[in-house]
Amino acid sequence: MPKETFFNLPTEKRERIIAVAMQEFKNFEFSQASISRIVKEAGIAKGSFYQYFSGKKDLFSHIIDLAAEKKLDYLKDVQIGSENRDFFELLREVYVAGLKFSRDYPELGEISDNLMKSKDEKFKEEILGTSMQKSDAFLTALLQRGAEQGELKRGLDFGFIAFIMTRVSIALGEYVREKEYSEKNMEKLLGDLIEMLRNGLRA
Amino acid sequence: MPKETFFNLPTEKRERIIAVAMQEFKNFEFSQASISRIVKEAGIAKGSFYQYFSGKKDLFSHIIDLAAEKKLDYLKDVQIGSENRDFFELLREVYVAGLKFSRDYPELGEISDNLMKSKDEKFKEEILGTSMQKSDAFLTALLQRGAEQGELKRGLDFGFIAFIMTRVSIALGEYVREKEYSEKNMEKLLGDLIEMLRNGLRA
Amino acid sequence: MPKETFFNLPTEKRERIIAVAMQEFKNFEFSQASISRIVKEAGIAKGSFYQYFSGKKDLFSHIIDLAAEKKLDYLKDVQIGSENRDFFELLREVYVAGLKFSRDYPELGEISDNLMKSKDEKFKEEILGTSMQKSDAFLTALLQRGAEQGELKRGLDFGFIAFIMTRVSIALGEYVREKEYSEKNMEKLLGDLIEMLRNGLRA
Amino acid sequence: MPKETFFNLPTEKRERIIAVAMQEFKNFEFSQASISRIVKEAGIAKGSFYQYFSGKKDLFSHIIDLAAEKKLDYLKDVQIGSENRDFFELLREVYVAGLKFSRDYPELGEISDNLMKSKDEKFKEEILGTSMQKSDAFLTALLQRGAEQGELKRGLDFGFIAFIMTRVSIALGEYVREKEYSEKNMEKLLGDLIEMLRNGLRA
DNA sequence: AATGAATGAGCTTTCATTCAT
DNA sequence: TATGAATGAAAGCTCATTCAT
Repeated sequence: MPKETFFNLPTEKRERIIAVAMQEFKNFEFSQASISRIVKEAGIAKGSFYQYFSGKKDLFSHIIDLAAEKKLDYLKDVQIGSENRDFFELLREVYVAGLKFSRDYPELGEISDNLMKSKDEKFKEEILGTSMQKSDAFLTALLQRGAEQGELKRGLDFGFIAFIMTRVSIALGEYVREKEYSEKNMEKLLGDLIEMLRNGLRA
Repeated sequence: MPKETFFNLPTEKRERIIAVAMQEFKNFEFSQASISRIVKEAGIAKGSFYQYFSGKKDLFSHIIDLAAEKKLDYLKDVQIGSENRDFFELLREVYVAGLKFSRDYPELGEISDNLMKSKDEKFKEEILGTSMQKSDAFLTALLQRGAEQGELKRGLDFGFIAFIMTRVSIALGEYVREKEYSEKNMEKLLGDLIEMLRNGLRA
Repeated sequence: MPKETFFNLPTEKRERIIAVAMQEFKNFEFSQASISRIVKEAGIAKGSFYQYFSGKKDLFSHIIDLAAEKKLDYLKDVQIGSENRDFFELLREVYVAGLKFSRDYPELGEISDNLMKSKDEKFKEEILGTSMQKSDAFLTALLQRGAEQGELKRGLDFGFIAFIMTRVSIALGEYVREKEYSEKNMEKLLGDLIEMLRNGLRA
Repeated sequence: MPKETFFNLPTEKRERIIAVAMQEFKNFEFSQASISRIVKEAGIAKGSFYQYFSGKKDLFSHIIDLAAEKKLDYLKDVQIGSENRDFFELLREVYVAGLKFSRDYPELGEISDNLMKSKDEKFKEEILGTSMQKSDAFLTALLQRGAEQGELKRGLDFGFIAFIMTRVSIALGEYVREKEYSEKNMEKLLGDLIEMLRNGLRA
């Protein structure tokens, strides 16, 4: 967590720092990201940086938190609770939320995707804390409900399906960022994907 | 390419060095992997290392070559050429090959998967050379053939499907490494996956 | 060029570093001169050195710049422009300037002389830039003027004479540094030399 | 001194090694000259090199000895002893000897000149042994005789004149190597130089 | 005598973090 | 709070020399 001093900063400065840091973490993986470059680019003193954050990890962690927060905003729109929702329709909305997030915050999207793909599990858990498990749990619960409502084939390994779905979701974001897909094409893509999953997984 | 001296080494020593290096590259990304640690662990002098390899990149590159070589061994078993092969059966064999490789050489699997996921495109291409394009081309050709034989739904975005399939293949390997799946469960898993794809993508 | 940080240093520290570096470059040629030794001797951290200079070459280059600057100070006293100057008298003054520089800054003298004698032409030009050509051009121009004013024998190979004169000038500096000549002896020496050149070269 | 094994080598091999080493020491100063490069170029094993020589210094020293030997051959032709020789004529012959040596053995010439100009006096003396003093003594003796025969101006600092003459001799060799002077131009050059010295130094 | 692998001290350089003002 | 200089462990790499066969 950033120190109190960081939050006392004028908004403009605080946001400038975050914007620069986001660029850096988008372009380089954690170990290659350079504090020197960040402070230089942001126009602040090195010492100041350490007044705001306890270190590189702290800054990175904060940015991941921001990403999670933003993403959650989009996911909130997905009305899971409402009854009688078709499972695949729900899944579609979850993917749409992810895609919109990726479109509106491409840097945050890329950064958090990269973290997801990181090999250093210890580091990952250190940064993500419990939110990774939460995300997994969310998907599994979704699948569980789908199964209970008889929408999903029996005998599927939900853990594995959830694992794959997460990867596919990440891949979606990457593909969109890479290809700079139009809104319309995106919908077509998603339609095909959901259709494939529906045909593949339904009871 | 390692220098001749490396290949002249007694097998035991050569393999020890590779084993240690594999561990290192499994645990750390390229930039964080340490030659000092490797030579210490392998019990050789630093100078010796540089008699064998021209540098860190050379060693890494060699390990990736080993991985490609081993993986190719498994892929050779896949009989693509034979006529009348069902597309999804073929895909299944390709995934099986990947899974076997991942099971038999988990370190190599992890290392090459991680390289695939690296964001440093220049580095990636430097190490992988053309084999990345080859792999993409292979999948696209497979899909193309499937389409021509009328096995695949019309109107699919092959680029995207190939993209997803690669990711899924990598995810498969990861899942297997993580869970230390039994042979039997693996087959079940794969069966479900292929079934899903078949139902989702067939004409 | 040293970084700004170097020039912001307290004078004492800055001069200590330069003094130590001068000793090092006096005693060892560039490739053998050791940054490790310099920072140890100067009592600064290795990292600090790289805050001040971009590398070994930068430091060396700066010292050569200092030498050039100091030497120029002495050469400024030589009134070349004024009319009716006897060529040999002018040459004498140029040599005197060199000698005074050598006496007052023996280390700088030795370092720059050694650079002049280096066989690595690429390196030399990298460090000296155009000032080497300038120096040659200066001498040739001097000779040219001498010839036009009818002070020099006809048919001399000016290129060769200039070549020799440069060497003699360097030799003078070396001799003086080696022998720690008194002011008086120096004048006598120089008088003889100029006399020799005058008798040898005049029309 | 090379070890006995070196002198037991077949002539062809011995000479090949020396030729390669000469090239290396011509192109690089001692510290930059590389044993690895030499053995590779000469086609011998590294271990073999150390059977022939005790180290890099030993090889270099041997080459300098060869140079001294060759140069002495040329100097032997100079008939110092004979009575009534004009001092400057004698000097001319000494220079001619040097020039011929430079022309016939340009590598050896360059190598020994570079050593002469080296800054590391300790190293120089270690390599040259007493021959440097001998050379100085030779010149001083020459001047002495010239003075006694009344050919030289009184009151000259012989040490200094000898110092300069050595430098001029070296410069001559360099100039010739650089410009690839024709035999004829060389004579003209030398004529001018001697004339200059004669006019400058005679009684 | 010939070989070439093995050695390790030493090099320059980097960079997150700490310190002093 | 803001600053930017100071730090030093650690990195990749080189190369003359030694060693074992």
